[in-house]
Amino acid sequence: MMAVSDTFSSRLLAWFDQNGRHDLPWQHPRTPYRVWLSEVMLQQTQVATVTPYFVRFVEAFPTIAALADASTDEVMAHWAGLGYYARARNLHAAAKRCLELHGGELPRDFDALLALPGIGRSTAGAILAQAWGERFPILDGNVKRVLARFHGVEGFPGLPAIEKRMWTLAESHLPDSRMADYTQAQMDFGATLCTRHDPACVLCPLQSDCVALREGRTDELPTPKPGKPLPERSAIVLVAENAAGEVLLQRRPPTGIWAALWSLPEAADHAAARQWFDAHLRGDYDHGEALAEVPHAFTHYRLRLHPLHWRALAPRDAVRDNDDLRWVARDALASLGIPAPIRKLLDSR
DNA sequence: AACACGTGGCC
DNA sequence: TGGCCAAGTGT
Repeated sequence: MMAVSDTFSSRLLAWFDQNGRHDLPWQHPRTPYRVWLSEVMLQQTQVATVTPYFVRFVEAFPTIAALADASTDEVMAHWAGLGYYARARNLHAAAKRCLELHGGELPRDFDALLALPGIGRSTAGAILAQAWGERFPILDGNVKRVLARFHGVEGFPGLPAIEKRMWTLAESHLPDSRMADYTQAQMDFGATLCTRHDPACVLCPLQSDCVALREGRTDELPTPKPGKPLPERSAIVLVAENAAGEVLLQRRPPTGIWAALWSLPEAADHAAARQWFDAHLRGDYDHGEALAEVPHAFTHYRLRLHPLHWRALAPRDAVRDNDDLRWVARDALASLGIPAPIRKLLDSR
C-alpha cells in the first residue's frame, strides 16, 4: 500500500486545475440531484452522449419532487435513446423513495444511498464526494484503467478479485480534502489523458511512477475482457399504418430488453406474425411489403429485424387503444420512449 | 460468478 | 467493418 508520502492525489489535483473539465452542465450548479442524475446517465455512457440528454432531462424534471411526480412514460420518453433503460426506471423509483423516506432530498449517507435502486458503491461514492465533499472512493472504468496501469494490476478488472484489489488501491489514494475536485479529476484524467488508445504519457503527472509506462505495457493494461462469440437473433416487426397514417405501437414486456418501452409489435417468425396480425387487424397479411432489414448490435447479442409494412389498415373492433397498444401519429413519436433502432425505422418510413 | 442490460464512437 | 468498450448495477 502507498505510504503517507503518496502524492498520487496531489499530482492529479494539480493536473486537474490546469487541464480538467470545469464547465460540464452538471457542475453548474452542482446540486446533489444534478450530481446523482449525471452519475446515473454516465454509467457506461460517455460525456458527449449524455450532455444533451442531461440538459433536456433537468429542464423537464428540475427537482427530485418533479421527477417523482412524473409518469413513467414521460420519464422514459426523456431517456429514450440513452440505453440501459433500467437506469431510468430505477431513478424514477428512487426519486419516489426520496420523497417517502428522506423529505424529498437525496440522503447524505452511504448506506441510505446504496439502498436506493440504481445506486451502487461507485455511484454512491461519487455522489457523496461531489455533492458534499465526503471522503469516499469511486471505481469506474476510468479509475480502473488508471489504477491498472499505474500499479501494473494484471487481470480483467470486471473479475471480483481484481475489483476488490482496485477498491483497496482507490481507497489508499484518497486525499484529505478537495474530494469533489479529486473525484472529477480522476474521471477527467482517465477520459482525456489516460485513454484506452494512445494515452498521452508524455504529459502525464504520474509518469515517473507508472508501472505500465515503465514496462512499456500501456497498451496491454488494463487486461481486456475475455471475448465470447455473440449470439444472433432475428425477429419480424409489424409496421401497421391506418388510413390516417398512424402506426400501431405496442408496449414491451416489463422485463427483458427495452423493457416497458413502446415498440413495434414483434414476432419470432411468420407464423406468429400472421397470427398476431389476424387477431388485431383487418386486412391481408400477405399484402405486407418487406422493408429493408434492420441490423442492430447489443453488447451481448446481435439482432436482425425484418419489418413488414401495411398501409390503410383498420383494427379489429376488439382492439382499442389501451395501456399496451395504441395508434400513434408521426408527430407524437417524439413524446414516447421508443428504442433507438425502432425510432430510426419509423422516422425513415 | 456470470450474465443481462443500449447505444454510438473508434480503429 | 466487426469487435471493443464507455462515469455500473441488479440478479
